[in-house]
Amino acid sequence: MLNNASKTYSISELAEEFSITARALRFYEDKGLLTPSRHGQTRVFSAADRARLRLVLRGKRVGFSLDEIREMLDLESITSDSPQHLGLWLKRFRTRINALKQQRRDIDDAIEELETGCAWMEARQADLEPSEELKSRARAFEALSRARLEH
Amino acid sequence: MLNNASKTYSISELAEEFSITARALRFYEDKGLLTPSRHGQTRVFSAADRARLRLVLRGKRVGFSLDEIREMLDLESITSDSPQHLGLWLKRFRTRINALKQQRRDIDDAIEELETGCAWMEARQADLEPSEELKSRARAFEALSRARLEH
DNA sequence: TATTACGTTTACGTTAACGTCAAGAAAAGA
DNA sequence: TCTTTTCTTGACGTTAACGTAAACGTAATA
Repeated sequence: MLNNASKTYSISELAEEFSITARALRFYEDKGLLTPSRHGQTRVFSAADRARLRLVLRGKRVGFSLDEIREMLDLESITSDSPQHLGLWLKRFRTRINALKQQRRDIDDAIEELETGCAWMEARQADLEPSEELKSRARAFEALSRARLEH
Repeated sequence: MLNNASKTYSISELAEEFSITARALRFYEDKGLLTPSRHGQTRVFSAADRARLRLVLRGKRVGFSLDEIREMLDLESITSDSPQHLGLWLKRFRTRINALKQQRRDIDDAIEELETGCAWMEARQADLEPSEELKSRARAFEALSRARLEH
């Protein structure tokens, strides 16, 4: 515990580091996601707060709502909960995992399609004049994407 | 073109098939994402409309807004556009791709964490009585997750 | 001392993506 | 023909995640 665990951060420091606004940080506190201590009236964020924030933002990126994120962060509540509650959480976790896996497949598909689009645009950009040959290539691309639409 | 390309769908058929509401479908039309033909006043969706809808929903799943999805679906407009506009779209595609790749990494991390959580809960569920040994395991888990919080 | 920077709370505004009536037309089955 | 179902077009309501503005306190700096 001799590391930088005792370092503290102001609201604007954290805001800049994570490219969010101070308003968002205050909002997260209102929602119970963060609980920074106070020096007088001013918020003081610890290293733990910063770590929680990192998890919050990652949760957001993968599509969790702030409410869901808060619930997941409160793993302590699971630790001391009833077996029924435990089973409920297990189900929710599994559901989440499946949704995430589906999302990953969708993302892979989307990336592929976007890269196809990029390649096509680059090829088109390489030529300066829109020749007839290009127009036929364009038509080919359209046919391709149309083909992909079916099925 | 002898396939089922001529099959048509009612609004509720499509709604049920994709587990969305008729309201959503009308909304997508308002937004210019779908353009079903009409039989009198009633909407008639073609196979192409259905295919576009599939793409819309996939776009949604990976985090695109409806506006973005509509722009991407209108690839025709790119086909006949200026080189500057082409470059703009190229940039936007690349930005999207990077965002998607980051999102993929986040999802992988999230899945891992959730699966760790599942494993822990299952292990805990296996025992009926919360023994002392379990409590120590719980503490170990907490320490572990705390450790992961740092850095 | 005056200004600038940074912080606070309170509260109303905004956008996206629909939900939810209301009120009526049209088609399908009994 | 009567009834039920499915469809239509408004139009207002809702939720999440902040944005934005007001009005003020405090602290460092010129």
